[in-house]
Amino acid sequence: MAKRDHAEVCAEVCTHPEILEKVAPEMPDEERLYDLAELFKVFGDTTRIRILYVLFESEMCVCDIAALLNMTQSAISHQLRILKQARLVRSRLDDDHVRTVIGQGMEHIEEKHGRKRA
Amino acid sequence: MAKRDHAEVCAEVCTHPEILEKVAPEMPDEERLYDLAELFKVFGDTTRIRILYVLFESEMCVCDIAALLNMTQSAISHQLRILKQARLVRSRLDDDHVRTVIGQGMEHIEEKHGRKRA
DNA sequence: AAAACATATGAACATCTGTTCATGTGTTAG
DNA sequence: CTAACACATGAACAGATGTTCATATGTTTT
Repeated sequence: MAKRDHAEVCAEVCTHPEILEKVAPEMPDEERLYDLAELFKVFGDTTRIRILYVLFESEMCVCDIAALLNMTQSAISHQLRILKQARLVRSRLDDDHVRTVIGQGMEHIEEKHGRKRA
Repeated sequence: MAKRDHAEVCAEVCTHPEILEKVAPEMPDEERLYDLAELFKVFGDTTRIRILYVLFESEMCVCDIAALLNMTQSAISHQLRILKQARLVRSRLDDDHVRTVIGQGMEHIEEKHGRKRA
């Protein structure tokens, strides 16, 4: 009995209603947050990041990308589809936000790890 | 035989050495790209994005977050650990890069979908 | 038209990821 | 000290994700 209460306490008792009431209305709607997570999910894979980086440098055919990344043509094709669906890549790279977002991310990890090289 | 050749062609034949030689040296090192993907992976989950957004608004206890997001305390705790490991959250929110990166991402999806509301 | 080239795709599979459940740990109040 | 509170964590499981393999679908060349 004491144990069961214990389990329930934190989930139901320890909330501060003022905070909830203040914060809840400020949250973006669920759809927006979902889309945002989806976007970052696309960036969250080494293969796709590498693809974006090679496309920063030059437009090139799928086979060249595959050769550069030392992966199969099929794998690249699958990943390119995901990048296109997210509108990050069209025929070539799509827009500047891609560079900006990735750039900001890179700055973050640079700062944290205190490395050199831009 | 013709079929086997077909399968091999694209992976080995259709590369343009000039491009490979030009682009390859420009690529950041693998470790860096890996870390970058890891960072975005952290942003690439709705629960974690929502946690970051509530923490934008106010410092609060785990149980409040759980109540706000309508999830268990355990789930939040697990996700908070990931955010802390990525140094995005300390006791409260960590730094401005977090806001900047997320803001850029949001701008991207806004632009694409042509929605209103900042 | 046939062959070569370039890319796309579906199924299968192994791995990774997020949540839940149960419980552990540390801290504060009585 | 004991109970209440706040948070952390490990195992288990279901669902998602990335790669491979085999093959399909365009598109040029010849």
